[in-house]
Amino acid sequence: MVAKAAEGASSGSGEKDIKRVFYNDEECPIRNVVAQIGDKWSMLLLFALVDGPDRFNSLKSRVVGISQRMLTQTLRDLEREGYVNRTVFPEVPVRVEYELTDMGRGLVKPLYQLVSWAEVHQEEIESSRLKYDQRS
Amino acid sequence: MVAKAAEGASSGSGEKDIKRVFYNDEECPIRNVVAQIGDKWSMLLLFALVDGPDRFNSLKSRVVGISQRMLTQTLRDLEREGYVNRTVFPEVPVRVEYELTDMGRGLVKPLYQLVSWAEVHQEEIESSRLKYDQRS
DNA sequence: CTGGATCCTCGTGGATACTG
DNA sequence: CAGTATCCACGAGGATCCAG
Repeated sequence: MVAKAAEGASSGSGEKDIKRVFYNDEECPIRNVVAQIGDKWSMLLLFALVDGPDRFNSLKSRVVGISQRMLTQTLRDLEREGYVNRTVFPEVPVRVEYELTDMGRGLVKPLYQLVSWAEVHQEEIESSRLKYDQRS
Repeated sequence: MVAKAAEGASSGSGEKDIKRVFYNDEECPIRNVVAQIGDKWSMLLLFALVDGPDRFNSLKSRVVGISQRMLTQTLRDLEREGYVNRTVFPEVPVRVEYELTDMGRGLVKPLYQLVSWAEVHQEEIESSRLKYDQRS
């Protein structure tokens, strides 16, 4: 179940017009999903780590445009949620590797479905945008 | 293919260490996905419209917390991308209905997979957060 | 090399008032 | 009813410097 159900607000009270209501609290799984992977960098880092464990500066190079600050912060968040493991190798200089957890790999699967869908429909979306902008 | 591929930056030059690079441009489908449905309201509105066509104020009631401004703006965006149709009925007072397009319904499917996954793993995530916060 | 701390900018988005 | 217009607060996030 995605959200609590409620009858349509109108007077009809028909059984067919059931429309869900999406509440403001943290129990709404959709809001949780958006909060977790809707930010600018989380999805990119998850996909980057699909290719195998990687280090801080390598990730910084591969995810073009991310700043040190946001890389640190996003990796910490992903680690906190349980999607990423952080391992420190006490060498000199110190080496730190990040890798997907099993749960992280599980999350990537539906994400990949989403991205694949988007790739397939990219042209269709582009043409829809053009049509919308033309009739301004 | 999700992103252009490149060899690992290190000296290894082994064939197995191929890691993708995620560029900054608009051609990166992951960044496109985040830009389209990563904002605070798009996913909620798409799921709300799964239950059938709905009107402006009804959507405003069902998506708890959204402001007029963001409802208008997000619906416009979704219409521009081609996920939502907007129909004006010239009655008095005027009635406007929003409904998913075929493409919108197509997008909801992978989104639903994602939300379902999140629902299943919600407890696991919560416990991971607790563990992380304890060892501060 | 891997960050932590600080400052500052800029866009998101909420509140409110007004219109067709 | 379904928006548009305006103002403004807040936080995401970039730049920079510093530390282990």
